[in-house]
Amino acid sequence: MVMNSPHEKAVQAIRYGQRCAMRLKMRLDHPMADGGQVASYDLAKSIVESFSNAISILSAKPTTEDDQFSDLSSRDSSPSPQGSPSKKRKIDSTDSSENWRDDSPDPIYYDGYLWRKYGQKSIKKSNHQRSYYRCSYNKDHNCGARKHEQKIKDNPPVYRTTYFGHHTCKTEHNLDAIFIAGQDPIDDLKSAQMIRFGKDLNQEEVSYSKGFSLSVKSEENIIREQTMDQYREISSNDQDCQDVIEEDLSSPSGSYPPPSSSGSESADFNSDLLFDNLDSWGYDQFYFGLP
DNA sequence: GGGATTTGACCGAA
DNA sequence: TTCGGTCAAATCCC
Repeated sequence: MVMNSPHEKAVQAIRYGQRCAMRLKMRLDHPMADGGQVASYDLAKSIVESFSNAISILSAKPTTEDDQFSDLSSRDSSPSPQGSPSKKRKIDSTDSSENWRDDSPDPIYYDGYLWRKYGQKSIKKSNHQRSYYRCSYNKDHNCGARKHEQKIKDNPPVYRTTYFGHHTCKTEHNLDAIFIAGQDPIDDLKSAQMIRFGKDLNQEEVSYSKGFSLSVKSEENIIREQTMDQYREISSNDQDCQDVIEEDLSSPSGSYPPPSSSGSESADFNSDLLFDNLDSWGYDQFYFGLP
């Protein structure tokens, strides 16, 4: 399957920027974690360039895909009624309630929402099990969002996450506002929690804020561990932001070596490798609509 | 102890 | 009858 549409490249650029941003955050949190091999300024530069690339790609050729992606809630079915759980099969490959799916080389640990796993099944036509998740605020906020995650390819590993329903929980709005503002979601949530405590002592609000903060903290730890793992991998494999930065500085033409030097996921850190060799990866990112 | 995950059972659609 | 989505008790983990 070919994966070279402008939208897909833009997504890859944004993800690359996100990883560099996480690394920069790690640098700020733990200045000695990576031995100071990459200057913070260069990391910030890579982040800016990644997002600029994404903006350029999307601005050059706007597509209806973006509308489909951004308007998640408009295409879904109604969430399952709270308090009337049904075990009937609701979803299959032709069900129009499927919002969108994302194929990724990694399981998606953090996508802006908090999920609780509620089941796992072996799928007849697949060698791998499928995991079922629902929004952590399914009960508290009558949120009908769900997702499935399943490994669909071994080599290279590809995980398919399929989303259903849409988030009606407050968490979504909180996170959206925070991310749009471009601020640290964790720090900001702490602030939001304090404001909420001082502003309104409604019991539900208090318990919700506390639980959300703790859950997000857990997510942050996951990301932190992932990033630390990436540091270790980066240190041994030579494919990371450092490569991009060094190549960028030494090669005005911006040409990079072929991906054959690394078959690992650390190639994610080289944006031009991403753009030039997305097809060879065979990752099908962001299907919109159904086959 | 409380929340999250695992896993076998149940159920309904195909 | 098979398959897969969900439930809920058991278990794990912090």
